Amino acid sequence: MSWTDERIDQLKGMWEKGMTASQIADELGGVSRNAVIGKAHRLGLQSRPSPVKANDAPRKKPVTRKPDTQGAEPRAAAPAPAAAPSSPTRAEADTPPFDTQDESTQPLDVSAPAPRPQQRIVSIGPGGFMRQGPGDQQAPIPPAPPRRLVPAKPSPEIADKTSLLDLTEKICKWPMGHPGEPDFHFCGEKVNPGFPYCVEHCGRAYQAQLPRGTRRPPPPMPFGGPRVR
DNA sequence: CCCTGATTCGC
DNA sequence: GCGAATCAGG
Repeated sequence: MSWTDERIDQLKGMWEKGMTASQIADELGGVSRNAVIGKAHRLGLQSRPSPVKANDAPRKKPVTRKPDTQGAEPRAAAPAPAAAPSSPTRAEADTPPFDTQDESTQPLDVSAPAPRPQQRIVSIGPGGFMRQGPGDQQAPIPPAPPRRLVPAKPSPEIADKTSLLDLTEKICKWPMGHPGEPDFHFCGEKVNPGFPYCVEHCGRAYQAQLPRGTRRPPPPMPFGGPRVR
């Protein structure tokens, strides 16, 4: 399988939706998990919460790969000049998608949030409510960061539709639309007893449920793919 | 063990 | 550019 534009598009979409590389590979079919990861990196889609990334240790381990077929090692031994052992080598692994401030201001000082001595925080908005008793002497939590708050938008458009909070064991959880879109909601029908979906969507969900590794040509799954609606 | 993503490097 | 092999954390 080759990476057609469409497949790349699907990969991007799924990757950004948080699907794991295995799921994506399985969904696309014809590619391995490694292929997905490799492609994602080549595409520049980088670093989502990864299990192994927190460490800063220089991983200089000449792994012996391809033990066979190569009589001599053609690679010239790279004289890795161990430059700065203690300095933070790489840029921070996964910087949140917030605006990066000018790095020239402070080299590295995240420890001090500079709390106002006199200011007393009594509460923060609905998103991060916090209290402080009369005897409290210090603000244990830094003031509400100037984060860009995403307003919870209960769009009237979905007022009568089934939202995430409306889901129970009895109603169909089949997603309608795409997450993040204003009209994203769930089916909401009465479920097929014993299944998370209604009868109709059970048909969609389980029809092409073939054993792992089996190619699935183009099943009308609710995620990924071009947005045809 | 399973899973995950990251990285390397022969092709 | 691709992806198997490998690494490494959970």
